[in-house]
Amino acid sequence: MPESTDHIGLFEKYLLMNKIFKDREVLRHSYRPHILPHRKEQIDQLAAILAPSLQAETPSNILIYGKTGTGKTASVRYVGTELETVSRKMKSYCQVIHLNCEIIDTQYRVLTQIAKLLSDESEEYPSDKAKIQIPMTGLATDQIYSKMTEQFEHIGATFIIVLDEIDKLVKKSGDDTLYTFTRINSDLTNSRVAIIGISNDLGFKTFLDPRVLSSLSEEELVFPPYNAPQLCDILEQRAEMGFNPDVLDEEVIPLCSALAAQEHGDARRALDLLRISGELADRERAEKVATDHVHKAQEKIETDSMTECIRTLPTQSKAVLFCMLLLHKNGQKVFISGDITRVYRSLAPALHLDVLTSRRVSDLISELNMLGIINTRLVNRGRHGRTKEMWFDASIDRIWEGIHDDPNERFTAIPMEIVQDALTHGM
DNA sequence: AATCCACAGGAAGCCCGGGAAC
DNA sequence: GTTCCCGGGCTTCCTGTGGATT
Repeated sequence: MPESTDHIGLFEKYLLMNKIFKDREVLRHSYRPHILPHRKEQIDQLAAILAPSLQAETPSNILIYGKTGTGKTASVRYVGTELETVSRKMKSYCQVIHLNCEIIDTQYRVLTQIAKLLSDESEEYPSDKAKIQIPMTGLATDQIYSKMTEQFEHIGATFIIVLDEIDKLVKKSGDDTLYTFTRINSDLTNSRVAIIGISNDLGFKTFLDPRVLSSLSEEELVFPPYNAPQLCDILEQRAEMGFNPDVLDEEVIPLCSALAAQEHGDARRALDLLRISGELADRERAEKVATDHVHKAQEKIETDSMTECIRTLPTQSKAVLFCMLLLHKNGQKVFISGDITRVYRSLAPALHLDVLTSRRVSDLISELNMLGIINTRLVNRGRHGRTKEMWFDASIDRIWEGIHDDPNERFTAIPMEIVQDALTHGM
């Protein structure tokens, strides 16, 4: 046991030790810089399209494409706040509403969220109207719709609704929401609404009804991926604010940029690499951040995201994944849906789980594939039918790690003979 | 050429828990 | 209390598929 005097120094030594970072927050991707390097063109275009809203006109709807970490959201937010600031000085009021459709992914939720944000906002604009309470669930969608339009009319402004990750919304619940928005202006007299859709997926247009598409994509903007030198500029800018002078080895930023450029020019990834490299160096009490910190950071990011992803999986998905792992351990490197279902059927009761139908298991398998935990391939095996082949990448240890992390140790407590039995039955 | 396997994956609908309004 | 609504997980039923086998 340490002496009591040691306790006093417990945190102090970490504070004194902080030689690397000046301000760690600026290295997070949630941080919004005032200057966005290499996005001037896109920002200008956005501003040009949105400018009419300052004269109480409805601007065109916009669709924005670009891979993750290409500065789409940051640029839109930047232009949005500028627009709001300028509009406050003029008499025509504009408001930008930013929604992330990865979380807010149904029509009901989108409408609710907007109505909620507006009613929070209206406190700033004194009125005798009481704040409207909107429940998470329980009302009919058209009731929410009229509450929302009521709010629009009450405030009377130009509203720019930004639907970030709009592809998620469309894939999950169709284009009804968008259809609603394309004709909302005919229900409004005192206010105007324009939509900005942001999508990671270039092919998402195919999911849309042609009428919705033509209305939504009056203007289109593409954000190309950053190349390595551009990523360097971005990192330089942040590093100057985030790190103490001279703590970065010369090659650190170019390496982070090069690694992230391989991942389709993702600025987020580049920033994560840089920040985590710094954190690793900090923890080692190193004087400087060196290139092998970057390599370690790269490794850490991949491991962490995989185990975290598996740890948070629903139990039934874990069970299906567990069956795959057992088959793999048993020497089978490629397996088909039938194998999984058979092993799962005999194993699920031992795991104290309800036995799901193969239809449902098939969906769970597809989800695991989408998360990148397994790979799948449709195969036609002639007489032996059509099925899905699946296999693991190299990262099996990480997957086991995530599975063993189960809070009630469901997958570690299972007796060996039951596993063996399930595997032999599954053949 | 016809058959037929072993599923894939769409559509519809059930059930449950959350909640509101009456 | 009853009746209505939404969303998520799930089942049931179903049609479609393409090449090895007959």
